[in-house]
Amino acid sequence: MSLTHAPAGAVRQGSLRELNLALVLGRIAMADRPPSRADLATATGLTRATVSAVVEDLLAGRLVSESDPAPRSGAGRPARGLVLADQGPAGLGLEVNVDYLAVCVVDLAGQVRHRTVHRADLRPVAPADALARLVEMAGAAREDAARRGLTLVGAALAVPGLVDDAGLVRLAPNLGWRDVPVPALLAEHPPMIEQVPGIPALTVDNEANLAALGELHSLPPGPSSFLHISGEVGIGAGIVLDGALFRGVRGWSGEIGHLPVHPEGRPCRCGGQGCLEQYAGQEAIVAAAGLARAELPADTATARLAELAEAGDADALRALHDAGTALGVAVAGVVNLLDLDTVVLGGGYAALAPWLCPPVLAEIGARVLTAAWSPVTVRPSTLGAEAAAVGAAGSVVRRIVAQPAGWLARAG
Amino acid sequence: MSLTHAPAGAVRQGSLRELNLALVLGRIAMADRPPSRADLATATGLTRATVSAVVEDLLAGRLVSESDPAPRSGAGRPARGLVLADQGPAGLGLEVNVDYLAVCVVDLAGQVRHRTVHRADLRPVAPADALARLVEMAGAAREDAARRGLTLVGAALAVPGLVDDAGLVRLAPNLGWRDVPVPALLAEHPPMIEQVPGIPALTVDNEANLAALGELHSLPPGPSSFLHISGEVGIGAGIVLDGALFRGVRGWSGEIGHLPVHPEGRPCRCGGQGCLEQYAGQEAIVAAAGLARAELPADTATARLAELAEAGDADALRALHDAGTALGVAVAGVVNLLDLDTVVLGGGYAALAPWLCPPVLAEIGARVLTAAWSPVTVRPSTLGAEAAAVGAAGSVVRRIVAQPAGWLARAG
DNA sequence: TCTATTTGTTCAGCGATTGAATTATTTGCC
DNA sequence: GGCAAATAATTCAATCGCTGAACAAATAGA
Repeated sequence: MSLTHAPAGAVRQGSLRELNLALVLGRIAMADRPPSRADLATATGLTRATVSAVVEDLLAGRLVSESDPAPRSGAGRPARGLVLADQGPAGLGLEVNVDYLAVCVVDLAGQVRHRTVHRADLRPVAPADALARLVEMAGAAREDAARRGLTLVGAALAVPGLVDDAGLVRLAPNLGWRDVPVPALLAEHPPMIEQVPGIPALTVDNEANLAALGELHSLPPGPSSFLHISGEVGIGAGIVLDGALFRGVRGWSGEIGHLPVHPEGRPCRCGGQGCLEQYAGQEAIVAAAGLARAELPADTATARLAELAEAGDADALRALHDAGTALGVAVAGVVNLLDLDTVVLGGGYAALAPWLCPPVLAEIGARVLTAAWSPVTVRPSTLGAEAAAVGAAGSVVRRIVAQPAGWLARAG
Repeated sequence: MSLTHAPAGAVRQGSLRELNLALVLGRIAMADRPPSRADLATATGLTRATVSAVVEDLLAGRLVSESDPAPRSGAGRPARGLVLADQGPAGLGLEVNVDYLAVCVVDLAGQVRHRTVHRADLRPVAPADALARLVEMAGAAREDAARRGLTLVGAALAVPGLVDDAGLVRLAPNLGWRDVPVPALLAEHPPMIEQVPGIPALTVDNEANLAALGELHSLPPGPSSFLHISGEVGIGAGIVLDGALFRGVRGWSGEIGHLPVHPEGRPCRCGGQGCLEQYAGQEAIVAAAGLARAELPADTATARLAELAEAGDADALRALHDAGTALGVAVAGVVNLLDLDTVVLGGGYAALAPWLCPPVLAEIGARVLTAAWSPVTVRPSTLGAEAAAVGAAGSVVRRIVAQPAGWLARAG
């Protein structure tokens, strides 16, 4: 139905300004060139007077800054362009994964301004110790950000597992975590960010979800809907609808890895049979290609596989084709169900996309009813590794842009 | 992410009142007992003064009326309860299906105030003729509604097929429709409703989607998320997220019938193989139970099947168990993907639910990762036949409640 | 009957938007 | 070079709707 979703609570006099601050800032954020106040007035429907007042608040709060006038033909006083500030609030992105820790800082404009990756096998490390190391990295990131005039106002942590609303990691099988109370563990360290009303200090989320958000950031701005599939050991999907992540009733959406593709096929560790993960998971592909599983770490194995396929290795090509077909069966089901027009292959799939896309597209063409009228695009992710950390930081930034009033109230 | 979704456009001075009208009316609609102005003030966060002013507008516009005071213990001036008006604007629901036409009128409170069903095989009837007959029925409904003090302000049509944004029925296979421009055909008749700003005169939608909305109406008010599956000749799903129908990028979501459950299985008319429809569609179940397909019309066949199962007929029980298992495989995939906590079996499945639910639940238990922490409910629909028509009318009513300003501007 | 309590209304004050008028700054033409 | 046209941004009185507090209404219990 997607009715104009009214704000949940009461709309008081002051909310009016809050809403228009968000409206104008959002327009600036999604514009493809620096808009003038007049552009914003026509785009939003507000009067130029109101836009001027709103922009004044945003300038005072260091959320936007004026740029060189956008070149324009014809007579008239030249406009002053408005862009998101490269100083001011920023988001902190954290990621714990099987073989690395990552920290990054993203500014309002979505630029990655700081990035640190610490490679190590995290499986034998206790959750508290892993988080402590992450806090250490975050401290350095914070100092670096401060030198660049950035203030961290919120943090998001990506974890390869199921996370509930409170930030409790219920299960991260490949990491060996179970019922890890992340917020409580992090509360024992000094705070990593400066608290701002309206922006949660820390959110914890599934790695696949946040990688999808990262992808959203790298796209031309504006709402869009797509399915982002992270092919790692497990297979996770992030569902982005109208520019917002869809989390499901309890935040556990996206478990595409256990969609059945051969219902009477191989048993899966989830208890079911013939799950996608058993046919298109990284380990399954590597094994099918004849590479010994334990021989190489995950990312190296993927690179090796791409090399072999590039060289025309028959086993590798067949393994990739079979995996792509299995993936395509699952994706076709999802597209039939949700009517999405774009599928992004991310994580380990990104490097294998040249060989995975054709069979995926073939299955979509064969199984999706509406494919005839409305083509489905399948493409690799544009982000590299640590996409989830970038997406995590980006999720904080999106919150600031969507609710600038909190920051403005604080910063004056 | 589900950030506080701001209204899409500008927030002008008057929008403030519009938003608060919607806020207060929404609270009245979702309350389980008639709330007082004071209740609304505490619930919404507005002051009593504002609520009084807003309620005055709503009373003047005949959207709400005062009811007997809700009994309350203790001292104090007794409250005056507020309920949705049983006179005023109402929604018109229309349905064209394979073997009947249906028209109904739903008032603001969600009550069905008028209902007409015309049974006939619509397959040999030209779309224009079917719609003409529907318009005739709608005319009678309008007069009946007027006698009850109801004004029809919008119409929604349910069709068993794929409908695009403009109301064009791209394909309704079981009805034999293809590229039928419904709005244009209906525009040739006198208007069925009284146009109101903000409420579309006519929307056309998939029958399964609208049946899901009908189910939403029959639930205790408030946002909820569930998957509604209509088991007819085809199998359609309506996805309700947070009380709103999810339509997909182009409005073609819900094609669950072509989720693969046996990827190398029977060929399907969609071009794929092993689609759910081939194993849990009505024709498939009836055939598997040993009932000749052409012998009976669809609804009679379902009733017969239920009788046989009730009597312990082995073939019928086995057919239902197999269908339920196939359905469960598909549903488990959807639940894994979307993290829904409720599945409603509607349409032809409702009557067969006692035999379908157990195998569906079994597959969910076996295949859904999060089932251990958060149980999934599977239950039959509470609505009878013509659920889609009721849902269609309800969708109009929901629009009025979500955007009362349009009606108020008109009615004064 | 009187007091405590809760509901609903009235009214001055105020914040934010509006719309028109005004100022600022450039292009293009004579 | 100077002037008119055009576009951008600001200023300001008017207006709309919410707030907060005081007030009126209506009931239960002492």
